[in-house]
Amino acid sequence: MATVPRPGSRSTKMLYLKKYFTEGLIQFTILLSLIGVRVDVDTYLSNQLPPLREIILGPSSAYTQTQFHNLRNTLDGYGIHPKSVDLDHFFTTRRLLNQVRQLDRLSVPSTELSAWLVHRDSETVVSASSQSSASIALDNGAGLEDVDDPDATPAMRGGSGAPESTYNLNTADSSLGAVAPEGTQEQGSRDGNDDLTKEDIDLIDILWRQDIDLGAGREVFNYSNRQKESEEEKPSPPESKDTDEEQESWRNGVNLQEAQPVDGETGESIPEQLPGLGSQTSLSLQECLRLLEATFPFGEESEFPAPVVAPEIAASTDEVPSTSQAVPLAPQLPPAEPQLDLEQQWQDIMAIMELQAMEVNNTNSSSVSGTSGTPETNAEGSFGPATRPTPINQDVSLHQASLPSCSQDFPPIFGPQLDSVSVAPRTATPRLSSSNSTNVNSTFGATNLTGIFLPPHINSSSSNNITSTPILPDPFSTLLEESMLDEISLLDLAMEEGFSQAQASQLEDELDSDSGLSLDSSHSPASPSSSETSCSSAASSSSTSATFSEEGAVGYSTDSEVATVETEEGAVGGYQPEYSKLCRMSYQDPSQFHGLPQLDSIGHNHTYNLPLSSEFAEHPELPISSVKKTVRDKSSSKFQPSQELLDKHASRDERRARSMKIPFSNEKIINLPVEEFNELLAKHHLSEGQLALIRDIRRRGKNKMAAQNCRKRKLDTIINLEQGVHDLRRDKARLLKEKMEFIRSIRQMKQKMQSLYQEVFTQLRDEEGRPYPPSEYSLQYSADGSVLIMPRSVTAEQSRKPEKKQKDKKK
DNA sequence: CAAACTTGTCATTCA
DNA sequence: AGTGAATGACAAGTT
Repeated sequence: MATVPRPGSRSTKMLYLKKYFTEGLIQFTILLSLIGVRVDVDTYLSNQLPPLREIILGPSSAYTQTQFHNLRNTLDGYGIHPKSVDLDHFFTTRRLLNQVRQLDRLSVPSTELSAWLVHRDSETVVSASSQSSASIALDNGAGLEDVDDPDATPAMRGGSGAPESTYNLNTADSSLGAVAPEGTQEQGSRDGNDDLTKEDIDLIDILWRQDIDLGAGREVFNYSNRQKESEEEKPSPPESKDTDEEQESWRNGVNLQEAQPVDGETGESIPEQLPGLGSQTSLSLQECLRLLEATFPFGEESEFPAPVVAPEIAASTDEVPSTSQAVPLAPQLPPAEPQLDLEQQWQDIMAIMELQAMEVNNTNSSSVSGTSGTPETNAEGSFGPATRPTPINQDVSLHQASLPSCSQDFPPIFGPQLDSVSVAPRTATPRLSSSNSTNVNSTFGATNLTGIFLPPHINSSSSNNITSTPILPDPFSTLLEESMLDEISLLDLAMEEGFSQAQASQLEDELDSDSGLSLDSSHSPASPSSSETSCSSAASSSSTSATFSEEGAVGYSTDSEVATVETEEGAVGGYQPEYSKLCRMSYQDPSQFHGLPQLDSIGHNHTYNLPLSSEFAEHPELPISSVKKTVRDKSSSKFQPSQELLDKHASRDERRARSMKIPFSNEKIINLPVEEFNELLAKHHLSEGQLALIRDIRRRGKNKMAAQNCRKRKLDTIINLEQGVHDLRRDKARLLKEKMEFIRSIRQMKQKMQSLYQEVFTQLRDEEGRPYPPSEYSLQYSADGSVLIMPRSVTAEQSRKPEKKQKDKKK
C-alpha cells in the first residue's frame, strides 16, 4: 500500500486505486473471456453439490466465482497491478479489449459470459427491469446451469442491445462462444497470478474493509433492494463522482471476493467473512451493474439468477447476510453442525486441492495444472513474486478451490453413484435446487450424498439397521454394519465434516498460516541458504539441526583464509567465525556474490567477527564500509586525526584498544584460548585499565560471535520449522487425497453392493413363490459367509445387540 | 521521518 | 570458581 501513489486524502487515494484496479479487472476478465479463457461457472456450480460449492465459493458463489476468475485473469493476463495502476494503460486496455472483441465475438465462451453475467446480474437487476427476459430468468431462479440452456440464451441476448459504452460485449457472443478447455483458463490464470502478491492481497483486503467502512450495508445485498437501487440508479450513468465512488466500492467488493480465497491474512474464518463478502458483493454488484451497463451492453441477465435455490433453502439463507440466492445452498448442512467441523472440512478440501495442484502442476496441464495450491506455495507466490518458484500458486489454488478441485474430486464420488442408483434421474439442475431434498436420502443412492454431504448422524443411523424409510429399508447398511459400516460411517463423518459448508474459515486459516510461513519460508530459505552456502558454508535452509552443530565447527575450521589470518596475526587459535569468512570472501571477490540478493542485503558491515583492526591496519586500502565507520568516527572524536583512517575501519573496541595502547590485536584477545590468552597477558606488563579493557574486549568479542551464532541458529530453526510445516502440509494434503479416494472407492463398493443386494433381493422368493418385501426383510451376512434373509425386526434387534449374532432364518 | 532490520552489547543463565 | 556458550533485551546504526 505504501508504494501506491495516493493523491489527496487517503480515502480518495484508495478510491482511485480501487477504481483503476477494479476496472482493469473487469476489462481483463472480459478480454480473457473473449480470448477463450474459460470461466467455467456452469460446470462447477451446476454439477457440484450446492453445499460444497457454497463452501468453496461462499454464499454468493455465483458472483464470487466469477469474481475470482476475473481478478485472476485480469492480473494474470495483463499484469494490471493494483499498485501500478496506470490510467493510460487502463484505457489502452479498453481499446484493446474492444478490438479483440470485434475480432472474434463468437469465440466468447458461454461460461465466460456467465462470469460476466454474474456482474451483469446486478446490472440485470438494474437494467433488467426494462428487460423482461432478464427478470424472468431471475425469477425462475435459473441456475448457472441454465446459462447453456437454449431458453436462457435468448434472454441473455436480449440484453445485448445497450450500445452505451465503447465496450460492446454481446451476450450472444458469450452464449455462442465455444467453451475453452479448462486448460486454457488455467493457463491464463496461471500466467497472470504472478502479480498477485501478498501486498496485493493486503491491498484488496484493505479496500474491502474500507468499503465496509464507507457504508456498504448488508441491506445492499438484499436482492430486491439491490434491484430497486439498481433501477433507481440506472437512469444516472456512473459518471458522477458519487457514482465513481460507489463503483469503486463495488470494485472493492469484487476485489475482495476474488482475493478472499487467497487471502489468509485476515485469519478470519470464512463463515465470518462470507457475510462480509456478501455485503461487499452486494455493493459491488450494484456498482458493477452500472459499470457493466455503461461499458458492456450485453444482456445475459438470465444467468445471474443461476443460484436460484429452493424456497426452503432460501429461507434458511436468511442467516447469511450475503445475499444472493446462491447463498441458500449452505443451509443444506445441518444447522447443528459445529463451526469447527466446517473449518476442518475447509482445511481438508484445501489441502486436497493443494495436493492436486501440486501433482497436476507437473503432469497434467489440462486440468488444474497451475495449481500448486500448496499453502506454502501460495504464500510464497503471493508474497514473493520475485523469488517464488511457482508463480501460479495463488491462482492455482484459488482456481482449484473454486472449480477443478470440485469437479475432479467430488464428481467422481457422486456422479457415478447417483447415476447408477435410484438417484440417477436427478440431473445437475435439479440437484442444485433440491440437493438436500429427502428423496436423495430415501434412496440408497442417497447414501452417497448423505455420506459425504449430509450430517454424519444419517449414516451412523444407517449403521443401526433401522432405516427410516419403510419402503426401502437400507439393506446395505445392514449388510455392512458389522464389517465396514462403522469405518465407513467414520469416514463419512469425517468427510461430511470436511465438506460441509464452512470450510471457508478453514481455507482462510490455511491460507493465512501458509502465507505467514510459506512466505517466509519461500524467501528466507532461498536467500539465506544461498548466502550461507556460498559464503559461510552455514546451514542451508534445508539443513537440519545437525547443521547447527556444524556451525561451530565451521567457525573454528581452519580454512585457507583462516590460515592467512593466523600467519598475519601470529599463532591464533584459528577461530574464524563464519561470518568473517563470508565478509572476507566478499571483499576479495565481491563480484562472486553479485546477484545474490541475500548478500546484497547483507551489504552493511557484516564483517562480524572479522578482526578488523588487524586486517585493516595492514590493509587500510580495503574497501570496507567506510561510510559507516565515518559516522561512528564523527561521534567519537577522541582519536588522533592521524589514526582516523585506521579508526574508520576499527570497531569501538579496536579504537579503545588502540587508545589504551594494547600491545596485541583484539583478534588475539578474543580468539585465543584461555591458556594462551593468560600467557599473553602475563608476557606484557599491563595496567589495570588495560587488563580490564582486554577482558571486556574478549568478553564482548565472544559475546558478539555468540550472538551472531545465536541469531543464525534462530533463523535456521525458523527455516527448518517452516520446511517442516511445508512437509506436513504436503503430507496432510496427500493423506486427505488418499482418504478421498478411499471413501470414493468405498462408496462405489457400496453402490455395487446395493445394486447386488437389490438384485438378489428381488429374485428371492419364499416357499410360496412370493417375493420378500424389502421393507420387512433384509439380507444379512453370516459369519460363515452365507447370506441370510432376515426380518427387519430381527435385524434391528441384532443391531442393538451386535454381540449376539443370530444365524437363523432362511438361507 | 518512521518503520523495519541489522548488529553490537549487556545481563543472565547454564553447562 | 572460572570460562564459554546461549539467549533475551536494548540501543545504535542502516536501509
